[in-house]
Amino acid sequence: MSTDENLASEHQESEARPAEARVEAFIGVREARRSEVAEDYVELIAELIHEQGEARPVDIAARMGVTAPTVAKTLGRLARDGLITRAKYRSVFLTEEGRALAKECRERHEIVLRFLLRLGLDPETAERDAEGIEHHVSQRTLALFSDFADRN
Amino acid sequence: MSTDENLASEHQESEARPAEARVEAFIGVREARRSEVAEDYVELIAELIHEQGEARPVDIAARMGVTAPTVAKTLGRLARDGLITRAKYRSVFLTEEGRALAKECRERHEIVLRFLLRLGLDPETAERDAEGIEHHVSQRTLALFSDFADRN
DNA sequence: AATGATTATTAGCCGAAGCTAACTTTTTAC
DNA sequence: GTAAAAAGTTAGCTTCGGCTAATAATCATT
Repeated sequence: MSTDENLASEHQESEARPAEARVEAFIGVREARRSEVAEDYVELIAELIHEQGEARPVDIAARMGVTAPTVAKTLGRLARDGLITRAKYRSVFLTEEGRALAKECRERHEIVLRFLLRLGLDPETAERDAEGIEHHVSQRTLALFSDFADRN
Repeated sequence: MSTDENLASEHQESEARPAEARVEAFIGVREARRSEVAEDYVELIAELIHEQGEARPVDIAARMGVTAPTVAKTLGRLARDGLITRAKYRSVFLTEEGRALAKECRERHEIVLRFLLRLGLDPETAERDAEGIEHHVSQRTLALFSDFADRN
């Protein structure tokens, strides 16, 4: 069998040269995926502290829809990564870094959500889609979303 | 410490009642995540077959930006799940089901990409963001994206 | 047809994120 | 202040999706 380039020139269909760009995209998406869970937790912890004065594992578990041991393990990773602090059998606190990340995530979430609503989506679907999309929008896209949502 | 409801009523800020909706969103996102890799592979396999006449693991690896053993393992899962067929040391074929999924993914990808471009994003960023976003848009959102992209 | 290069597979490692079961600690209620 | 309930932790299992190193098969070139 011939090489990639040979075959490409044999067939050379539409394609500007998306192949290499695509690789970068895949790699970027995999990177984004690695931080998704941490971002969701940190954002939720900030919310809980704001709403209820503290972030307890049991509430995190309920809101995330996972079991308590899963939360415990994830909190261990967040602590290791310097995003939270905690003492045994006590609730969780955000570090400076954690707070900064939470703020960033909250803002991003808000923008995506407002954008989807502005586009005409119903609130439930908008919430669900925003949760998935927010981790995959670049700064540029976010800026465009923001402009669109704000325009009347 | 008091219960969730007690604390909520003590603080009861903005909030219509997004807490339960949020849980559903998180669960939905986790479900979507489980099929992301499979969808990317199937879509790419279809592309390779179209462009080059066959889908070889080495080309899949190059396009995905992963190593050959990673591809091998993933192809094993795809075969187990009935999306592809393959013979040892040969290239990969899509099953009926795999072809259907690939078509669906390609269409979704196209719509998201066209939407982002229509919004004014540069092609590289659009490609990268589309790759991440496409797995997290509901049918409703997709319909809105499509309408928006088509409007002049 | 033999050999060297390319490609594919296998084995075995790792970390993330989920789970259940069992146990400890803390909180609540009496 | 003690007993029951709730919350938190630990241990141990699973799957997924990466990786490297080593091996096996195929292909291409002479």
